[in-house]
Amino acid sequence: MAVERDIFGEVKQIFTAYLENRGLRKTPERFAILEEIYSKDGHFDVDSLYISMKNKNYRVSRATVYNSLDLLMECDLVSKHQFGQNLAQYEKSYGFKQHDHLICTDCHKVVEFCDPRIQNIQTTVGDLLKFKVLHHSLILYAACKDNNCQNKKS
Amino acid sequence: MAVERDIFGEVKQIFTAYLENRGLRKTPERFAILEEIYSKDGHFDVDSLYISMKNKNYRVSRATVYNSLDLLMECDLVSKHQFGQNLAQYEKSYGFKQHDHLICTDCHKVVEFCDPRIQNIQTTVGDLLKFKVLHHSLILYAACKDNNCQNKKS
DNA sequence: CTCGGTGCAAAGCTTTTGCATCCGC
DNA sequence: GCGGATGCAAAAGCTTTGCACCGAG
Repeated sequence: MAVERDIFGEVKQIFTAYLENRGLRKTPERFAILEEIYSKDGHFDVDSLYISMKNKNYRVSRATVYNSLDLLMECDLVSKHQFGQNLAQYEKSYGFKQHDHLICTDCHKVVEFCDPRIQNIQTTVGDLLKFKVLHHSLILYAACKDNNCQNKKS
Repeated sequence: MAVERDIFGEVKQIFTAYLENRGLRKTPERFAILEEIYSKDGHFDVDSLYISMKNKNYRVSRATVYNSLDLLMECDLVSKHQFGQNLAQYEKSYGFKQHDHLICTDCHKVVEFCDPRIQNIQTTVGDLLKFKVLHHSLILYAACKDNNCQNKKS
């Protein structure tokens, strides 16, 4: 039987190392936020994260949530998406398969997909333009072919 | 000698047809905004468009600018980008080569590039997920290899 | 003990909305 | 003349900032 991977343990270690390297403090709030994020599935926005911590009677402020998310993004434990609306969406990003997003133009549902060819594009374009590509964001905007969509127009 | 293409004439025709089909009014403001956009190069945000029209003593409101941009996006004459910051960037999109963007993580400069393979990805993923992909947004985040960047860290 | 980090609330900015007026059709 | 569109300003919504206090190192 395969050994169960302790994702949260690994993530905590990475974050700790990051904070130490940068000479930042290992505050309980920062780890509580990290834990909350890795206990969730799918995308979330700042306010839903803040609210869910408040609901657990954890004393945090939005400012700290924003601050911690910035740190977590810098060490690639969390990624941020701007899905067109003016509300940033976040997502845990360690230990999960790299993926991109397709958004339904009818109901705004977000579907994840993987396509390894994006890596090739990244490499080619980076070489061509003399840039070292660190990460990317690919969003496909698409309409349901079959009428699964509730918000389907006409 | 090749005939000079009248991009703005074509664009105006497309917009007119769109407004007529949808039963919308062909107001002078809408066409003035379209003209202003097609006289500009590169990316712009709502406020810079609004300000530049104000500077020409044109009487418009931000509300109308937002409204018109929505219409122009619907008929694919303008595209909208969310480059990570919380300020939407727009760009004229008719008669110009389809392209994507690379953003320098040091100085936030935006570089355009073309890669036809993105079309293949769009097609494959669309077929796989049973969606009709209408358009996409690909952003590469990258660091300058050579030190062209003024904001280069360390 | 220091000073980075936090909570709280206020301020900042972009975008949306309400309403009286205007004008395309 | 009707009803959609506009201008203006106020409101809304997300994010940042200022400041006093707290607590990690």
